[in-house]
Amino acid sequence: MPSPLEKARLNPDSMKAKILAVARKLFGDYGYNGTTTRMIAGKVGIDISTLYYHWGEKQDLYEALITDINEEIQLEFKEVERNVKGKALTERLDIAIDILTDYLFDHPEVSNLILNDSFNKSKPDAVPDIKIGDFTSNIAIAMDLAKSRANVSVQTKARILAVWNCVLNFISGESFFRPILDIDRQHYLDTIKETLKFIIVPAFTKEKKEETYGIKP
Amino acid sequence: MPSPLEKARLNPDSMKAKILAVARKLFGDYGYNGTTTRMIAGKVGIDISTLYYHWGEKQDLYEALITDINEEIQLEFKEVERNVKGKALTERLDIAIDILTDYLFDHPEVSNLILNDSFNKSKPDAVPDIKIGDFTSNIAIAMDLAKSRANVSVQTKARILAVWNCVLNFISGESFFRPILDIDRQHYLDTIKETLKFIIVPAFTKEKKEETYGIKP
DNA sequence: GTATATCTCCATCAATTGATGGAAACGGTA
DNA sequence: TACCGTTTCCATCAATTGATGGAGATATAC
Repeated sequence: MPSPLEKARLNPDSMKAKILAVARKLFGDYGYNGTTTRMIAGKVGIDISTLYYHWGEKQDLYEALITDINEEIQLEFKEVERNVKGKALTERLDIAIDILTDYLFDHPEVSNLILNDSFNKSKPDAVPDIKIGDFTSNIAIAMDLAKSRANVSVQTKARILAVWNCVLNFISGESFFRPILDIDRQHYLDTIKETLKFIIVPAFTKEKKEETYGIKP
Repeated sequence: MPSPLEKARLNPDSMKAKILAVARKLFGDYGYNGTTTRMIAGKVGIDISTLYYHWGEKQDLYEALITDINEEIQLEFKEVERNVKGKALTERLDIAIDILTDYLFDHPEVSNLILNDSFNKSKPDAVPDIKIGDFTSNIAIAMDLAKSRANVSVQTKARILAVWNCVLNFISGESFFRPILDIDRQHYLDTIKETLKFIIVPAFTKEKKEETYGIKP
């Protein structure tokens, strides 16, 4: 028996799916408390009770949405894993940055939701977190920055989190950063990638060398 | 004649100042929409109309708070400028990271407010932004990453923003990241600084060299 | 065509929230 | 003490918001 979420995913034209899609955007833009069920229903073009009919409480809808995004991200990380397999470290980093940045650039609400979710107490306690933490070690393995899942150093984890959040910030903060940089959207995407690679690659490759030569713990 | 804000700053024991301090924390924790005037008044231990008596509308209070933080950050950047003057690039970066990280670590609500302010539409339009953009070029000059304020390249600006946001994320996301890293608070602060330096220093010093040798645009 | 299940909307509720008027308390001054 | 400006609280309002019951509408099966 398919879960409500699976049902919504099976048929993107269904009312459930439409509501979910609009909810993603709005919760992303305005946060949990800044988004009302009336806003969502209004944008979908339905009555508020139709929304409640399909999704129940506001909290339930939000939870479904977080679960949805969790799964989406997991898929994206697997995509990265597939693509970096067997490549050299520098190339692996390049590929990872490209894939994740492209994905988030196409789904900016994901960045918004993750940032709101992580840095904010303004949602009901019962709501599940976006499970970035779980992925950190996986990425370390995929990037070949650690030998085993249990042996990922605090340093490595911190570096991965730093990079990951850099991407999120650039995506979520586009409307904020782009005027500062004064460039168009495509140029902005290129600049993000370039910046990330420029900052990340030397750091991680340096680390790698030092580890190899046993200079650094 | 002192502005309302200056009055509040002059006497930290005044009711105005107390309200402002509590409001900073709460708006930082719960965002603009997640914070009610009753929450603020309640935490200060006063009636809600006392709050309105001192600060007027909720929006006015929030504006005062943003202005307050803008000024505070400006002072902090000047502090950085004073301390890096005449030092070598690597040392300048180290010092800047130390000062800013320490400041934000002691005032986590500042990070929260900046992130909420930048990445979120969930506040009234009339409210002024936190003016990070203005500072970007100044930092570039202070760090000697550019010759003149008008000549800061997009790349350099983007890198500064990336670093700046890394710091903000680590501070605002402490409750999120620290469990992942599984370390205590002091260790966390050290790890943040180390991570930032490890990532940032090679990148910027590499850039510097390339610029010097004319390899990179 | 009729019955049944699914879906949508209208009307309405209770709770919360931003905001205000006015009465009481407080503090200094003559 | 009487006076007056300042500060605080109580009572209350209107608007918004999450949520629901029930009446229609729509579609599907027989």
